[in-house]
Amino acid sequence: MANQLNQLDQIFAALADPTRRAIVMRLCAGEASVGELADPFDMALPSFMKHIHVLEVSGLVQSEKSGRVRTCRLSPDALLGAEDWFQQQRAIWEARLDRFEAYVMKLKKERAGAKRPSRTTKRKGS
Amino acid sequence: MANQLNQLDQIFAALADPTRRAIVMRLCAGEASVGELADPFDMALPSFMKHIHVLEVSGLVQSEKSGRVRTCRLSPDALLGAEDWFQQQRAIWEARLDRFEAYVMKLKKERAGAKRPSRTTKRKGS
DNA sequence: TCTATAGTTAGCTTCATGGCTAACCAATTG
DNA sequence: CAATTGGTTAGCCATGAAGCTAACTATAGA
Repeated sequence: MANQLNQLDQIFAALADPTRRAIVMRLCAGEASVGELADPFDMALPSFMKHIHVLEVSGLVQSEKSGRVRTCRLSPDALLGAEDWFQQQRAIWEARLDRFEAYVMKLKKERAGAKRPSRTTKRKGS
Repeated sequence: MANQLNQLDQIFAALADPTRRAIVMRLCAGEASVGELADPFDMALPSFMKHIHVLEVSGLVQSEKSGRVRTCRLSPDALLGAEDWFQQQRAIWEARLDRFEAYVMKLKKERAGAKRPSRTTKRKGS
């Protein structure tokens, strides 16, 4: 569980780098070798490999070596885990907005009630 | 546009830290002063303020000072921006899965057609 | 077997991050 | 006005991240 949270640290940290986001985007379209992945980047291979390693440690990417070529693939579960975090926050945020709106509505009603001698009966809004 | 991408860098980097994620989660529930936000953390104020600053630069949080108290609130747009990134990746991923599945289906059909005269229909496993 | 290819390891720089203390405003409050 | 509170600025330190080169391993191909 604390492990899970730590995983979130690593996933977000991994995605904070544009090179690594590009790798993830590339892998969304299908698996690829390290060489293929590295090709578009103007970067020494060892530097590039560090990015791959960060992605693997975060759990976003898995790889396996066969012969002398290492093939990388996306592991979609980790991506979903991070997406979940956003959805949870959004849910809390939206619940708050609902409460806020309800509060504003109540204020409005009270104010209206206090100011005027209730000329017409107020209906509840939406 | 490149600006937007840079924004993503900063948003993910901001969320990579558990303290800052906790701040964001706290702010989902409503605005708060720096002091209130800092209270649960065993950390010197200047250190804490750095986190607030990172969140502000990323666009996740806005704040305004009135009197001697600074009030922070979440700016949900930035959160949504990051969430969008995930959804786009997922869309690409799922499209690929669909293509892959279609490919496997085609293979199966060809193989079945070639090997056997189609004895029983296979049920989908779980 | 020799050579070229695909990664890997080791080690080095440079800069960013996350933490601290100490000293410093500037509003409130007594 | 004096003291407290809430935040800010400045500056220091340790660690880690991102890049590089050089040298190495191990497989594939000629």
